[in-house]
Amino acid sequence: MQLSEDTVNRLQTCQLFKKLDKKDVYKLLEQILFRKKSYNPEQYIVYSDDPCNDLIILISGSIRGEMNDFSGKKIKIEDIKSPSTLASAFIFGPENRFPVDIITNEKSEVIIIPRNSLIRMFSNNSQILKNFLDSISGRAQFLTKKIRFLTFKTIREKIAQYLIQLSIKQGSNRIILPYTQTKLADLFGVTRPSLARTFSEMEKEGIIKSDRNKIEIIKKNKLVYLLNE
Amino acid sequence: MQLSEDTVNRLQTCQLFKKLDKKDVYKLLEQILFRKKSYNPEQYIVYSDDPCNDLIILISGSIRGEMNDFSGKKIKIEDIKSPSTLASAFIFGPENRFPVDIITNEKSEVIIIPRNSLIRMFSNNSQILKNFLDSISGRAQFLTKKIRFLTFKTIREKIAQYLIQLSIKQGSNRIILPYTQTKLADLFGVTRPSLARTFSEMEKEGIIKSDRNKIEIIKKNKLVYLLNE
DNA sequence: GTTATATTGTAACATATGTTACACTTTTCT
DNA sequence: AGAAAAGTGTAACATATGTTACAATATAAC
Repeated sequence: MQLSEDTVNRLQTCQLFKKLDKKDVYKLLEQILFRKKSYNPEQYIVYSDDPCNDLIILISGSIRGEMNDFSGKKIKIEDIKSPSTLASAFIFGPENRFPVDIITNEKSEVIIIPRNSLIRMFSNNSQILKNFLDSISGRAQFLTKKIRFLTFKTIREKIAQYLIQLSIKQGSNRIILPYTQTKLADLFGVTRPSLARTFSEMEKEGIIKSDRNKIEIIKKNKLVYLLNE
Repeated sequence: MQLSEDTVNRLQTCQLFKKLDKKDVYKLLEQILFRKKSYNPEQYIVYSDDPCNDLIILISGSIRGEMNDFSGKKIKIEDIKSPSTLASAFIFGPENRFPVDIITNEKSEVIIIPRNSLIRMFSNNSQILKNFLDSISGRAQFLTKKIRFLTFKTIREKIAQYLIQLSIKQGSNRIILPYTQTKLADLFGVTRPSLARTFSEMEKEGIIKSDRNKIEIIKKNKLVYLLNE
């Protein structure tokens, strides 16, 4: 496939090509086969358990990873914006399957690099191998955090950890929740009324003050305490 | 450190050195620095969140990975026997931390290879790079399975999946549970009395027949149904 | 074989979450 | 601006699990 300036620019911003200059990116890409694909919003890029033989690089738009739990309810694993590599940790091995459904949130474009081409790239440039290994460890850390989150027993714990995380990220005790309650409930794997109830209880106990998607943390030490009891 | 015949034999049985003959293993190991360490039973090899800069290869004995949930209860993630590599997916990246406590079940020995030595090995032999990438994808699949298991809402679902898995593994509907109820409860992240109660209920409903660690699956279709409702 | 320890079975009660329903408020669309 | 759709708040009731306790049984140690 024909290499466009635009594609190379986009790929170069991707962590996989970090520390490589444009000439090197060009050279690497000329030596391999890859495809480009476009998607409309709410389209499935891959289905959970499909064979995973290619590296998928999201070069524009955004996607979300979702897992169906066994009662059929969707659990959103994460939203990912471009530029990003998808499912990088899953490509190798004899039992390589996509771990989640990947669905576009908006119009999106991906570059698909077959496994063998990827291996050839590693042989030709050790920086890209290092970048790839870095990204895999990042994903492993993410999966572990997800596991740790899922070990929370109560909705209260989940909210506590989430609010603390958001306050660090937003640099304030006044937080704007980035999702509707319904979406947040999906993320937490709980029901929306139960989530609302727990927020309400925490407000009654003076831990937070809440008004729809605006939350103020009043007793931060109590939130931290909830994480360690 | 001095290379012993025994060490090389042991390492060679490890998946990381698969398809390499002994001469190649010798050559690779001669070019890097590594350490050997011994542990008694119930010793901590590493603690969760410690920096993870080395590849640890278990060459004898067995270990378990454990995660503390936020009520202080231990969740056992898995038992691992030798020969195995530990935490291979976590070594790279800027935020590389061990994801779990690693504790010996019995007398054990490990080989520790620093990250830089590992990278040198990858440059010198592409088969070992391929083996390493295979093992990382295997670990990612494992972590995803763990996440999927943790999305089970009820003890009943967890038992159903576990029994089906065991019956496949043991090739029979008459199963011997490999753990005590207490250990199994730790693995499932639930309390022992609740686990026992659910087993008892499933027996009362005629789904299984149980006598301590001996379980017979009576209505397998009902078990499968529990996984899909 | 006997004793000590660990494991299992079970019950009563407490707690957290799910389910269903509906009213109210906010946002989106025309 | 008005209507429709989406999001939020809350209540009553049902369900699953946790907690605590203790008796019975099995296993390990001497």
